[in-house]
Amino acid sequence: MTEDTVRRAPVDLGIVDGLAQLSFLVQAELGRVAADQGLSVIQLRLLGVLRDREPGMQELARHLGLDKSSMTGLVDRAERRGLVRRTRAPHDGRSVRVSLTDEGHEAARRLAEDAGRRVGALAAHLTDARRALLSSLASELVNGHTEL
Amino acid sequence: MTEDTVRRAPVDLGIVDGLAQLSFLVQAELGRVAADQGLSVIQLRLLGVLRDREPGMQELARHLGLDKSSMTGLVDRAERRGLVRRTRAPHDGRSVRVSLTDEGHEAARRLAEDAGRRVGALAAHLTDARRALLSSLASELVNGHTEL
DNA sequence: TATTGTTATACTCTATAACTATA
DNA sequence: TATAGTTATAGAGTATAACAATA
Repeated sequence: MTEDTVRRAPVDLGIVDGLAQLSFLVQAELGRVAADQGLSVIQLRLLGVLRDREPGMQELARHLGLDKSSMTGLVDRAERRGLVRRTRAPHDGRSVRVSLTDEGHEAARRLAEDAGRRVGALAAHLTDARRALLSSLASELVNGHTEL
Repeated sequence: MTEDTVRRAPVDLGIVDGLAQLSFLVQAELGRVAADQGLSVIQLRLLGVLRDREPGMQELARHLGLDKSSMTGLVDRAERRGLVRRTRAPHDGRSVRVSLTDEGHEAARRLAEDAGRRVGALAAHLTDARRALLSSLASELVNGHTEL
């Protein structure tokens, strides 16, 4: 009832609420990073994926967990902004490959830099040891559930 | 042959990529939990907030990081689904209070249960000690950046 | 027939600006 | 004037179903 005025030791939310609320916190920060460049989180993610790949639409959709028809619109809008281009795949007349333009690379670089600063700030008050631990635990979860 | 012989050493993504990718992983799981009930992540979050509160629209918008006009639509759609109701606040003719219906409470319970199962599964292969550590670290970040 | 991608359609989510009603 | 909320509008994001082109 008057919880706001009482300074408590940090409450452990439990693993599920902790992960859920942390994910909302990080997503909000990524949303601000993207919004600073006039982009959405999914566009930020798209540019991030394309930094070191040149996938087809289907592969991209699988990677982002979207339907292929959603990819069409996503890539359309990124293309309209001059960030990505479609090129025809050499030996298959059906498929295209999506790649970053120069402008797209520059945007991706800025986004990564800003994300580094702003997401990094979320963990800034941790000790180095605990931050390394969190990094290791996050990687462990991600690696355990990204079996391609 | 045992799994240990084929298991690679996990790659440490670094704190920023680790947190970002973990947030995408958790959000995807929450998306599946919500989709199982025909809902979106933001509706799941709305129901979660309303479980122990009866806030006004403005307060709700602040809590979810949305504009008040976005709240109108969000609550409209939840109301149309029979999950929440608007009631007039007693001493201020301008404001309303949003609360869960019985059906909304039941949906929120199911969502929490499913999220517990599915988000919990993400951390299932951690040792108890490391899971407790992750819970503590997640809580520390959330508590450090959720000044209510 | 199967695969790759697009189109048509409908809905959700979101913000900005203008508005109403109450304080 | 200020605050609480809605409406009008525009755009992004998403999925389903149907389609075209290529393999």
